[in-house]
Formats: sequence, C-alpha cells, structure tokens
Amino acid sequence: MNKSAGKVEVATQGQAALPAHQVIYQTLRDMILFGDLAPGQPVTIQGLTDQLGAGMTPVREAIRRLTAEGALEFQGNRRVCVPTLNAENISELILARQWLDPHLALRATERATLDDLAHLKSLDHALDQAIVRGDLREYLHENYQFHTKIYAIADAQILADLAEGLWLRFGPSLRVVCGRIGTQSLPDKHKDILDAMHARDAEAAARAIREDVIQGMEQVRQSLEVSSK
Amino acid sequence: MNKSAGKVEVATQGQAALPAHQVIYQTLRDMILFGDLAPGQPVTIQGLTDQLGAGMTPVREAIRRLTAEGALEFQGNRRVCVPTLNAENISELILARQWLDPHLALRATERATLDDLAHLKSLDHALDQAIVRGDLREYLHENYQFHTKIYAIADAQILADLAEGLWLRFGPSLRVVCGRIGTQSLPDKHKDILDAMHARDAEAAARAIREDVIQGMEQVRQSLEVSSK
DNA sequence: ACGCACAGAATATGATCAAATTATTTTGAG
DNA sequence: CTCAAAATAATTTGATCATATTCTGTGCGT
Repeated sequence: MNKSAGKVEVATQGQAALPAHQVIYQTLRDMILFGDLAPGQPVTIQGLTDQLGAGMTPVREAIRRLTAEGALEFQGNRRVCVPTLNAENISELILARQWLDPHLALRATERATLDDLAHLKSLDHALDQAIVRGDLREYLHENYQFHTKIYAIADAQILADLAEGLWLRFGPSLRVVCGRIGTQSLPDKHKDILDAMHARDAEAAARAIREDVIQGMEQVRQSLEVSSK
Repeated sequence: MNKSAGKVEVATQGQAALPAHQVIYQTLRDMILFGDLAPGQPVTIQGLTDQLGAGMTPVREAIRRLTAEGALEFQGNRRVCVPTLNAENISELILARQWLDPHLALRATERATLDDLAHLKSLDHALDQAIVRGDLREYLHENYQFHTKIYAIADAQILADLAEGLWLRFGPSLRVVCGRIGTQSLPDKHKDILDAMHARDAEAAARAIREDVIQGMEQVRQSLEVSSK
C-alpha cells in the first residue's frame, strides 16, 4: 500500500492529472459560456486539435458531450456549430429558468451556511469590479459563478444539472448582447438576492432571482429581435 | 482513388448509412431506457465494442454523450456505470416532470393535428396490447413513445430535450419497478389525456398528464424505498 | 449549366501506453 | 502448521494517437 512505486514524478506541477478529454471539455465549455465562440460559428474538430494542441479523440468526445447538452448543434452534414437562438428558443429558456432558478434559490436559502453566503457576497463583489473595469469576459464569468454557486448550495443535483445546461444554450447569445450594450448598463438583482438569503426569507429570494432572470433574459430576447430584423 | 476495392457490399439493404457513433448511441440509449441495463451495472467500453461489434471510438463517443445527459455516471476512477437513484433524485425528477410534462401537454393540445391524435391513439392501443401480452419491454417502449410523441407535438425543442433527458435518468429504475410489480397492475391516465386533447381542453390534458406522471413516478419512489431498506 | 475531380474534413480502426482491478504469491503471527 | 494480510504479478480496461477510409463541398473543364 505504502509503496507507491512506479511513477514518482507525479505531483510535480500540481493538479490531479485529469484525462485530456475532460480538460478539453472544460476548455470548450468555457469558450462557449463566456463568448469566445459566437452563435452560428462553425466548430471544426481539426481546428480544435491544433488550436488546443490535442489529439482528435479527446476533442471528438468533448464535442459530443457538448452537443448532447445543447451547447453545440449537429448540422446534418457532419458539421457542428454554435446554435443560433430564435425567438421560440428564447421563450422556452425564459420559461424554464423562471421555474428552475427560483426553485433552486428557495432551496439554497434554506440550506446556505454562513460561509456560503460570504462566498456569494465575494462573488458579487468581484462581479461589480468587473463591471467597473469594463471586463466583459470576467463579468460573464462571475455572473455565472454567482448563479451556479446558488445551484450548488441548493444541493439538488438533477435540477442543478438542468439549470446549468440552460446556461450553455444562451451563453453565446448573452455574450453578444452584453458586448453590444456594454457592461455599464447591466443591472442585476444580486443585492436583493443576497439580502433575502441573509434574512432567510426563501420566498423573497425566489422572487428576486426570478426578477434577475427575467431582466437578463429579456435583454437577450430584445437584442435578438433587433439583430434578426 | 477510384479503387473502391475492399468493401463493396455497402448499400445492399437500404437505410441512410448513419455514422456508427449515432447508431451506437441509439442502441445504448434504448438499452438504458428499456431496461437492458440495470441501475448500478457497470458499463465497460471494451465490453460494448465486442458486444456491438464496433470500434472503440464510436462507443466512446456514445458513452460521453449519455454521461452528459445523465443516463450514465462517471465513477471517479475512469469507470462508467448506470446510476442508482436515491430518494432525493426521485423527488427532483418528480418535481421536474410535474412541471415539464403538463406544460408540454398543454402546448401539444393546442397544436395537435388530427393525424397526431390518431397516432397517439394507436400508440396507446399498442401499449394496451403489450400489457395484455405481458411484454414488459414493449410496454416500456410504447409508453415512452406515447409521451415523447406528446413532446414532439408540443413543438418546443428545448423543453422537450429536458423532458426526454429525465426519462433517461429514471428509465433503468422504471424497468426494475415494472419488473417487480408486473404489467398487469400498471394503470395509466392515457385515456383521460386523449379525451382531453380531443376535446381541445388543454387544461384538462395538463391535469391528466400530471396525474399520470405522479402515479408512475410515485410507484418508482415506493419501490425504491422498499429495496433500499 | 452539368459533371468530374480534387481538397479538406470527419469517421472509424487498430496499435500502444497507462492505470486499476483482480489474482497470486509471499511473509509473518499465532 | 495454518491462516491472514500485504506485496507483487497478471489481466483487464481506459486513454490517446497515428493512420486509413469515406464523405462533403467546391472549383475546374467541357
């Protein structure tokens, strides 16, 4: 047991030596979530192999995973691209988030530890700073972190999976919207959410989240209507 | 280039020459949905390669896709298995279906053509026959078809994706339950659903679906409580 | 404008390497 | 001397890559 013979040069540069396909998946996922890939943009497998310096098998698997999650779209002929949302898609996303997010926030309010609340507060602070700096990518990242942290606190694996899956679908479009209107005019209800959670008022937290969701998603819808005109 | 030696027996028996990874995916998906794989059962990649006579790359991709959909579970060490649901999972599934299914049924009622309704009716009939014959797999199959047909009629791509994803999660457990209690004692509300849809009473259809969902899922919950005792 | 050929990209296979589980052997205590 | 626990050996399984094949879209020539 204690031998640990064989490879000794393991922990040289930290981390746990994740398999390549997982790393690729995370990388591609982030690229989609935080807008490195635009809606409609084709995603070639060979493009990624040399862009990420990886073999094609791991890339292949990452792409399949993301297509299964709706983050990428199969185009019949063997091409894959980032989906372009239409009005119908947006409506469905709003509907689904309007149900999922408040529900998760409600659960989160009941379960959040003080550490959790502090963590959320720090995430919201980082988000504000990103807005001030006009750092769009960082803003998107912190905003995502804020919401997924709430999902995590809610401790509802399947519901959280569903909610995070929705983010993958509107991530690219969200980037486009924010890039257009700038980070200055991006109001959110995060302070209300935090206040309600601190006060352990689950219903109020759910309401605040709902407003936040509607506010954000409606901006996406409007921006989409303009651009598709 | 024009050699074309080697394989010549290509288009002998029709079909559209789907890529292997799609075929494998469908096959594995059906195996999960209709209970060829039990909860907790390990899914080895090499096992599938020779069981299905396929290369390992397509199998790999199919497995990744299904893990992304929650139909398979990553076991930390690099193994994959069919997830075993706990009480919490079941509750979340019930909750999600209780919202999704009625909503989709409501939309479906508004959009169903007469052909659609006839199709649903025939699916329900086939289901009844499967019950009479005691053909469990066929029952599960027709039941799934019935519900997914409603999803399709609703014409809400994202919501339907979510709903079908849930089926993948409770499929194996559903099989266990039905295998235990037999096909005789499997009541459903399909007749009520059909009646409501024919009458174009969307609210009634939504209610009927909701009852059907609760009825079915509660059976899974109870059966699970017993077996985990 | 139509068809043919070509380039590029995706699919699929098998080989190779690494990791983990299982089986076997060895060792030590009672 | 027997049994059990640890260490080692062997087998199985997963991960990755290099390569061959097939398909799609496009441009050239008639």
